[in-house]
Formats: sequence, structure tokens, C-alpha cells
Amino acid sequence: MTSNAQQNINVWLTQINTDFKSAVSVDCVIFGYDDNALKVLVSDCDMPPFEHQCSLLGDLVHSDETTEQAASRVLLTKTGFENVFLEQVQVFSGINRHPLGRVITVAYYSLIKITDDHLTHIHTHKGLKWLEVNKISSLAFDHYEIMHSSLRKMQKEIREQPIGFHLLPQKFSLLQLQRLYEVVLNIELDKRNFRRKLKGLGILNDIGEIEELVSHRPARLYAFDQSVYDKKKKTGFSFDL
Amino acid sequence: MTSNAQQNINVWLTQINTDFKSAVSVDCVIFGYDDNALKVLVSDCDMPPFEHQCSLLGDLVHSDETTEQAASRVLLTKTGFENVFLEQVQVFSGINRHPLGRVITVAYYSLIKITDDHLTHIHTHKGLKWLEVNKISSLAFDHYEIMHSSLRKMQKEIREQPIGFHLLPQKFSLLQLQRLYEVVLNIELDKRNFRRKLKGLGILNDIGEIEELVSHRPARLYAFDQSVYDKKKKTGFSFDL
DNA sequence: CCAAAAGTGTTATATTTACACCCATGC
DNA sequence: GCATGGGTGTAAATATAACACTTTTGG
Repeated sequence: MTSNAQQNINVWLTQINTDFKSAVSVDCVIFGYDDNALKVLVSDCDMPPFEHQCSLLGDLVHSDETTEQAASRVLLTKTGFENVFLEQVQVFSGINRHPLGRVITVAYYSLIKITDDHLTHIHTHKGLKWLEVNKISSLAFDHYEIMHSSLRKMQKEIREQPIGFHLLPQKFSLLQLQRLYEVVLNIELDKRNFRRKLKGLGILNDIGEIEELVSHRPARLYAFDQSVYDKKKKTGFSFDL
Repeated sequence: MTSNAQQNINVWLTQINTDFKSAVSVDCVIFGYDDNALKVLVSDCDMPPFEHQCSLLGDLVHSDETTEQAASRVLLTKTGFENVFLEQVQVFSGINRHPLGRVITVAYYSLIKITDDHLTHIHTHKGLKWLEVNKISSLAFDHYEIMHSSLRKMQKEIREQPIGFHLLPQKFSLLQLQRLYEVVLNIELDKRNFRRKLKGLGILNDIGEIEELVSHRPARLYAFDQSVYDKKKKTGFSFDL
């Protein structure tokens, strides 16, 4: 090694360990679908000057974990969910985005089956609540911007990959699926065209069951078949709604 | 404010300022197109154990700049380029990705007109060089992975947005444009269909000039019209190759 | 028998693909 | 005159969009 190279390394070492450090956090935009509406899980914020607003769920990244692991940890510890769909959105690094000092944050979004599990009741007493996405007008910090960017990214990806199923129960009717896309994308879809298209993709299993407790003709129930999708994808097939 | 809230804030303050800090860097995947090949600008690496490899251009993020500003600064100071197309890719946060300590990095990719300016000669003596993307088999640190993820993202975005023009001179022939897409996407395109489609989009201006110094019938030259594209985009038009 | 959603086909239109020859220029 | 890329149109296949009625169930 040249002494010049050694010098460079010393500069780096100094910088890495002192001058140029920053706090790094993750913020999770947790989407859920319920009651024909797209919702985001938020918590009451107790940090001035945002005491009366809600914030996304997040935490600082620890030294022994990746940002993805940090996001998974936030999800697990604050909501009890494990192995949920999680996707990196982007970094937000505005210099004054956090009132307590410089915090660079990495945004993730995840898709949750609200109705599953216990989420709804268990966590309301921790200051957590589901807000309808299109009724949110502001959030603490730059979290509105983060939420909005995440929404945009999710809207794009839900058309290109079969991830919408994460928002539905395992068994669902075709109308439920259609309504999901209509609500998330804020569009209207033609019933017959939608059904033809989805059935044509060949990634739904008719599980031979029907709706129960409905006061009209019960619909057939389907389930998304991940393994068939994985196989098809390898052969150049692409989901595209 | 409750004392509980105050306590939380104190914990945060401590964590932000001490325990949970990390060095944050940016790494730039600078794509250029020349000689019918897609290239990436890299520099010789002098840091063990990567002394004989090349690395992407990057630097630590300063306390008074966003990651985007840091990426722009890297581009300007190391290559002399200003106002180039720059797009965030994603964060790479593997715990041991850097030999000198924990460094979380934000990857950006940019698209450069190689032939423009002086880049080719001016910067070769700084240890910079253009490598053909598909001849690269390894890079220092996790830079190969970063380059590869950036390439994938760029390949996707070049089909969805009119950004390929950043890789070409201001004036170009339709064949040049076609070859660009063929090389970048690693596909073959039909000449007539390609021309019909591109002309049909209405975002190219025939500038009334023709190629010079070619030993065959000279091609018409076109220029991308950003302002027409911006107008069309507002009315729901979408570029899609 | 009424309300509510389930389920089903056809036609028109737009988009995509495949494909082959003559033209203009420099040497 | 020949080599090189420039430039052009049509037909078939595929994908998308628009649209209305009958069926089944619970109450």
C-alpha cells in the first residue's frame, strides 16, 4: 500500500468514526384494507412541535441490524406482525426534517391483512390507530410526504406484481379483489373484463368454497397461488393489471 | 407535555447524539453510452482488501447536505458534471459492507452523455475509467450488487420515462436511439415498428438537419422535446416503450 | 316476491407484431 | 457500381374496452 493510500484510509477512518456520523432511522408505512378503504397505521406523536398529530411507526436503526431488519423489528414490536410484505421506498434526508437533530430516515411500506389477527383491538390502547389514507391531511415530521411517496410507489407496484393479495384474507371473492384495486388505485373496473383477466392469469385457485352469511347469492372463494406464480414468472410471464 | 413524553424525548436525544449514529455515504452509478455499449464510470480503489479492484464514485454525506446533494457533489467534484439526471436507487445497509466500520450507503444512478464535454480524457488521469457494464464481473465492497440493482432499476425506468435521451447527444438519429434501447435492454427491436412508435409519441422534433461525415445516406436528426412531453404528461399521456 | 350481488359472451376498437424492398450517399 | 445504413406500408394476431341480462340466495 502506498503511504498516500494509507493517508486516505486514515481520513476515512476519522470521518466514519466522528465527523460524519448521523442518526439513521426507519419509518414504516403500514397499509391495511378494511371496510372498502385503504388505511395506514399511525401512532400518537408526543414530540414537540407535533404533539397533536399522528406519526408513522419508526425507530432508530441499531448498529447490529440492517435497515430492513430494523423495519421488521418495528413491525414486530409495535404491531406483533411477523413475516409481512415489506418493501423499501426511499431515503428522506432533509437536513431539518427532525426537531431533535439530524436523522436520515429510510422509508418502508408494508401490506397487512387488517382483519386477520388481533391487530384492530390489541393495539388501539398503545396509541395506535388506522387512518383512512384519503382522509389524512397532515402527519408529524415529514411523514405526510413519506406516506404519500409510499402510496405512489405501492400503487405502481400493485399493478405490476401480485402483492394486492397481502391486503385481503387468504380466501376472497373476485368482487372483493376488484373492489380492492378500485379503492387502492382510485379507478373503476369493468366486472366482466376484470374477471376474465384475473381468471386468465391462472394464478388464482378456486378453492371450492363459497361465501357464508351473506344475504344474496354467495360468491365463490379464491386463493392466490404463489407457487404457480413463481413458476410462471420464470418463464417470462408478467402480472399486469 | 407529560413527563413521560419528556422522558421519551430524552431517550431519543441521547440515542440520536451518541449510541445510534452511523456513517452515511452515497455511491453513484454513473451510466454512459458510447461505442454501442453501456458503460459505468469507476475509479481505482486503494482501500484494502480491495486494492486491485474498481469502485463506484462515492463519499460520506456531510452534515449540511441531503443525500441527493451529496450525490450531486460527488458528480461535480469527481467528474465535473453539473445538472445531470440523478435518481435514487435504494439503501444498502449490510452490517459489514465496509471494511473500516459501519457505513450505510444510499445508491444513486445517473445518465451521462459521454461524448459531450471533456470527460473522456480529462478524468482518465484521476484513476477514473469507463467500464462496459456487461464485462464487469466484480467491484470493490458491495459495489457490484449496487451497480446491478441500479442497472435493473434503470432498465425499468428507461421504458417508462423518456430518460434514455440523457445518454445520447442532443441531436440523434432514430437508429442511434434504437441501438441505445437495444443495448441497454439487451433486446432486438424492429426498425419500422420502432420508428412508427417513437414518431407517434410526438415528443421528438425533426430538427431539419442530417448526419455528416457518414459514408452512406445520412439520417435525419431529431431532438427530444421536454416541454411537449411535460404538457402531454399532464393530460394523462404516458411514455411506454 | 323482492333485494342484492353473482355470474356470464359478444362485438368493436386499438395495439402489437411480423415482414421486404427501394433510396441516397461516399468511396 | 457497390457497400452501408436510411427510409417506408400492410396485413394478421392479440389485447382492450364497452356493454345487459339471468341466476341464486336470504329475508
